[in-house]
Amino acid sequence: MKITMNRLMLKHGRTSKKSKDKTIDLLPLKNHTAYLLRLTQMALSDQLSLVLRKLDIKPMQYMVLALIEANPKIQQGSAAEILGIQKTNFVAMVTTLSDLGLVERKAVMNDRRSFGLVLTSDGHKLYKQAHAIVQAHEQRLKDRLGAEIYNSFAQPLIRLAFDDPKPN
Amino acid sequence: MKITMNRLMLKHGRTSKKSKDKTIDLLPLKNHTAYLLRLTQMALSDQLSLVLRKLDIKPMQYMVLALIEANPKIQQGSAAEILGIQKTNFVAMVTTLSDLGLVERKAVMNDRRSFGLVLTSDGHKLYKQAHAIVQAHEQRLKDRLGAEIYNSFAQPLIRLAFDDPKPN
DNA sequence: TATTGTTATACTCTATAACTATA
DNA sequence: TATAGTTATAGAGTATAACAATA
Repeated sequence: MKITMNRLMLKHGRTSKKSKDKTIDLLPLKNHTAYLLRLTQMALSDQLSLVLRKLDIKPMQYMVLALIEANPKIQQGSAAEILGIQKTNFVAMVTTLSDLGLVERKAVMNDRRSFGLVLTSDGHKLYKQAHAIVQAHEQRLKDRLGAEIYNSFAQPLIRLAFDDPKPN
Repeated sequence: MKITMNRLMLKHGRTSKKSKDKTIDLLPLKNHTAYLLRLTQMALSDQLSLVLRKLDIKPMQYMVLALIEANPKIQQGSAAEILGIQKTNFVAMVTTLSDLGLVERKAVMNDRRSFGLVLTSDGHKLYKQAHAIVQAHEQRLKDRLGAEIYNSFAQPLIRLAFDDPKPN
């Protein structure tokens, strides 16, 4: 996104009885996790795009490299699933990374339909550089929030992302 | 998204020395806030879409209604900015809601370029219904996470969404 | 000159159906 | 029959430039 939230007067708390300013009441939105997640995700992904642009890769491409690095020969479909991309849309992504010489589709034993994804040596090199950048970015987040809050922050995200919700 | 994370064997912790299972190591991704935010946002927005489908509105449309409800006569551009949508893409959105008879563009004093957005009576009615649904959904999140975690969860999101990051 | 809303347009991301080759 | 990967395609969502009306 390319939106600057700077010039707006935002009212982050309850309306004070006396205030007659023309600030904007965000409370009804801030009570909605979906809204907060949206804005936060947009902000962080923009920041990541920015720092990764030095290496000419996008945040999502970095995620692919990171996943393959930790799981050599991972199946393409599994990788897509974990990254929250449909396998059908993941094909082009892998092909691009393959064309860039970063990822390789390796044949695998006992199943000639599928293959395992691995990093090339260039892929490893680029991943290391990218990882350093992303880690530094992550550290800045930690500094902004404070270690304690930062640490307690990941837990609910993981729960919400991976645990199935109870049906209504 | 339409991705089921069910059949995958995911390894959420550190690799145990002995384990030779074929589960997938998520650690490198789970250490990245951007990845967690992505998956969480996708999951919650899917759930919201589902419950709001009864009323034939999308999560983003609900957000628009909620913002206008709390800020009658809000400027179109400000609303777009707060919602994380560019003003140019917000035009069609407001027009749709206007065509549905939920939102109205009201002329405003002293500036004939802009106008204020308000809810129609139908808009108010629909908002109330939607709000009840969304609140119930929010309550389910709270139940899943526990009140304490839920409450401490919003704070860092707000910081990350609204505070400007320090430049690198 | 700057700002508000707008149009047109291109680009990226995501969703759906149908195919192939293997199992 | 079912699964892994693929293709083609349509539909959202997002980004950029340029414009008219007004400040």
